[in-house]
Amino acid sequence: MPELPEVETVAQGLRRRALGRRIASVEVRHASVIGGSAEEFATTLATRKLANVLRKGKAIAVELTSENGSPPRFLLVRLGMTGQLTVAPHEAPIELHTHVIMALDDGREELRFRDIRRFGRLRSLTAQELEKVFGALGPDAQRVTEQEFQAAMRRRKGAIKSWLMNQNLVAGLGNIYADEALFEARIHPLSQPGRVSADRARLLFKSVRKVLGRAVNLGGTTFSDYMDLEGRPGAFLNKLRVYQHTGEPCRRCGHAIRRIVIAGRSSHFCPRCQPRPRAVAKMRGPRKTAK
DNA sequence: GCAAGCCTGACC
DNA sequence: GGTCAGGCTTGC
Repeated sequence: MPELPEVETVAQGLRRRALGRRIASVEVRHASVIGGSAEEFATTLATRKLANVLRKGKAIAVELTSENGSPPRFLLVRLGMTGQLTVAPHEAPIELHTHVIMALDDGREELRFRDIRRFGRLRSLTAQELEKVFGALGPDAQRVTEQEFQAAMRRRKGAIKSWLMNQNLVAGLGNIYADEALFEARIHPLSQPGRVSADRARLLFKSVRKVLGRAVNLGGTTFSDYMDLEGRPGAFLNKLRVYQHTGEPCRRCGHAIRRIVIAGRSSHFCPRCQPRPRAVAKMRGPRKTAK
């Protein structure tokens, strides 16, 4: 499940393996993964050079320059849940669910986009369009300042777990790292952001940084599908403390990890280390979403 | 039947 | 405007 650390790892792979290379041709095998027209996607990207790799939250934008002096375009990559970007030799067998193939340079290597569940998207954007997409996202979770972070929490109601996952406020966290950061900061996932003390908010800010930084260093988390550009899994899986550890003893206190559903997403936490705030206790427990 | 990111749309 | 449910998609 690509969140910031997995997406950053892919971005680093792109910088290492694809920067400076030219897209010789673009083949769209399954048009539904292209936001907009597949023909336009292919024609606007072909013959351009990969000049720069940007990332904000879970979105990657590759700046593509043209030799004829026309304005740059941006390849926006959203991996969704199961999206994979790989550089492969032309003769490597094309795996099932490979939706887009971009031949690089002389065509001996290709940049391939594969996505089993097709929640991911590739788009070809102008600079203005990219600005709009990036502008809608909150500050990147690795670059957000403590002041911005705390300001974004102010007066917010609802569960802090949902707040952490809202990309318009702080961009980059998904279900895994939201649970891990809340555990690290000892905050109950149903706490209201606006009611968390300044000290605790500061701790959460630091925990987000800490968890993401460690995960980036280990190349992210791989459950099943996530792979980096070279096809390697991430190594953060066995560093997870609460995510998908329901019923197992907490690594800090030994109490069994609990799982509840918040806004349709499973949330894992230690009931002892992350005590329920009083305001939430009045609500008679987590709202169970009928499934 | 369930997981997930992201978008749309309904509700207050 | 904020908050949340629903739907997309496929493999287990």
